[in-house]
Amino acid sequence: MTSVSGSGERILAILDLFTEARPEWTPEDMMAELGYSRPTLYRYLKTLKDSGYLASLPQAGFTLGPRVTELDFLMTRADPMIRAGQPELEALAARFPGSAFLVRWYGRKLLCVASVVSSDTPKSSYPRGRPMPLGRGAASRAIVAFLPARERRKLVSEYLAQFAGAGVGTTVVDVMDALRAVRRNGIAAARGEVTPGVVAVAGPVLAGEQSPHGALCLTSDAADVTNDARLAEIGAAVRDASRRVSAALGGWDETALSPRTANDIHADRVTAPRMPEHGGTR
Amino acid sequence: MTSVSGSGERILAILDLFTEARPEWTPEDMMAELGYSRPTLYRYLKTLKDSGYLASLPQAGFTLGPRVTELDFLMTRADPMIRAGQPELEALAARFPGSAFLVRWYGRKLLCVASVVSSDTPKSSYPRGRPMPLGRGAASRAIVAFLPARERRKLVSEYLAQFAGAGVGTTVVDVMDALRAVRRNGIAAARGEVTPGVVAVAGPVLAGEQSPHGALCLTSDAADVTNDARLAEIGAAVRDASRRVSAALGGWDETALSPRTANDIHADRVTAPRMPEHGGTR
DNA sequence: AAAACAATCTCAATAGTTGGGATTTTTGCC
DNA sequence: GGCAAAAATCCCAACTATTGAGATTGTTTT
Repeated sequence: MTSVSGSGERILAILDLFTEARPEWTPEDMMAELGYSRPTLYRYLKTLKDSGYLASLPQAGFTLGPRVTELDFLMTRADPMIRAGQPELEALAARFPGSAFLVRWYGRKLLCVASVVSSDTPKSSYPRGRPMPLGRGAASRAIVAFLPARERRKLVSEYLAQFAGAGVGTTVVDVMDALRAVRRNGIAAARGEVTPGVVAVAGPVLAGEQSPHGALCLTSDAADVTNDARLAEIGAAVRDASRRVSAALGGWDETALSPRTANDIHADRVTAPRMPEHGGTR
Repeated sequence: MTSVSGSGERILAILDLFTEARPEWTPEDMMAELGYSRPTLYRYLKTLKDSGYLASLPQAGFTLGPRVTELDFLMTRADPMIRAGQPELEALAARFPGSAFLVRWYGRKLLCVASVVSSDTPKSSYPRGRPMPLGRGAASRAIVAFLPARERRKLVSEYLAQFAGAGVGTTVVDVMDALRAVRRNGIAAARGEVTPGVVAVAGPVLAGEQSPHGALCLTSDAADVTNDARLAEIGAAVRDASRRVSAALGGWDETALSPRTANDIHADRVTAPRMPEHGGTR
């Protein structure tokens, strides 16, 4: 868990320096920040520059280089989740005005990796590539709800403030209850948690791994979702889509979930309008 | 030149395995291809997976992971060339229907890093992130023409077939002459070299380094460029834009170019319609 | 339940990495 | 154009971190 293949990690650590807030670094600052010796740092920088991960402007320090763009292109075309999800996004966006997107879960980050916008005035504001906040919004809950119990609990207590801020509950127990409901429903819904005036519905994307692979999310203008029936309609569509994507990734077969959970998911519908057909909400 | 910080390079070599043709790799195949021992490979893979550069699907091997998308996002927002060039692209695309894009030059690759499309039926087909072929097209020539003489010559002989295929000439001398003209004009033009029915004009982006940083390129439907005057108009616009981008990057000051070259660039116009004002095309 | 396969662990040998300081190259300045 | 300052690279001995064979654990498959 701590560190393996230290040298490689020390090189990758250089890439971690670059953030939205600080996208440019001088060797001097890197040395100060990372504590590498001068020759070592320059060796690393040469490696990264020669392969295009970094680029240096004459007297402006280093920035990320074009190789990351190339890799992103490859990733986008090859990623099974995007391949399976893109058509679903398009179908959803065509049916419900707003924006549909795929979120990837990795290392405690949520990242939008694909999106389709069908509204001319999209209110949602997370572009592809920017990490989303953990704890707020339907996508967060759709993912966290399906984490292994141990990790879920840890995350909830760690990010309790964020969950609370989203109005999910004020205590760990509250939030865990809410997440259980998400697990039961197969989707999470949120009203204006990330962006005011936006209703979001998200379902998990499972791939047969311990943790969910990500989520599929649909955001609509709140003005378009006036009654519960409409929300239920959206919810059903999102849940079905997220299930199909999961199935394509080899997740969501009964064995991947505990039997009880698997049943529950199939059993219920969106939170608000509970449909009686399968025998109540438990 | 050969290898520095071997361990880091061995890790990065893993990322190099992933291509459009082969976007999925199993550990077994990686071992065969790279010759790493089992524990070593798995150590590397763990490092790359933990940091999100790779992702593994249950029984489908590894693919590139979401971290590259995140880095690409950062790169796109921070890259000085894109920052300086984006407005130029938009202005060009608004003025001339077609598509305007920025190409980055790195490690013998041409990569589209930003593009603006203004035609509803764009004929050009290079999306952001996919490498472009070296030797064909206006962008290639705009860049190669401004390489240091030594490297330019080497490249031309190495890629002679490509240049010849583009109709630039059949011998190294021919091509070098053509490139000299590009240097003189400050732009390169091509008719249907990469995509049939498309006229492309490109200018170099210089940043005060040895090699050009990239190129700015505008492609139009050939039907829209019927006479030489129109081509000259486009050429002038592209040249001006590429100069402004270069200037923003600290390139294109007189000292960065040999005096003669610098003069020539300012002196002439597009190849086809030679303007007599400065004394012929020579 | 057993077999086949995949991933991880242990640990000693040693190959590869590191950093102080000198050196070269580049940049800024007059 | 030449000089001083800064930036990048080189050199090489010390030593630590990396490596890989083989054993072990964990995970599917039959």
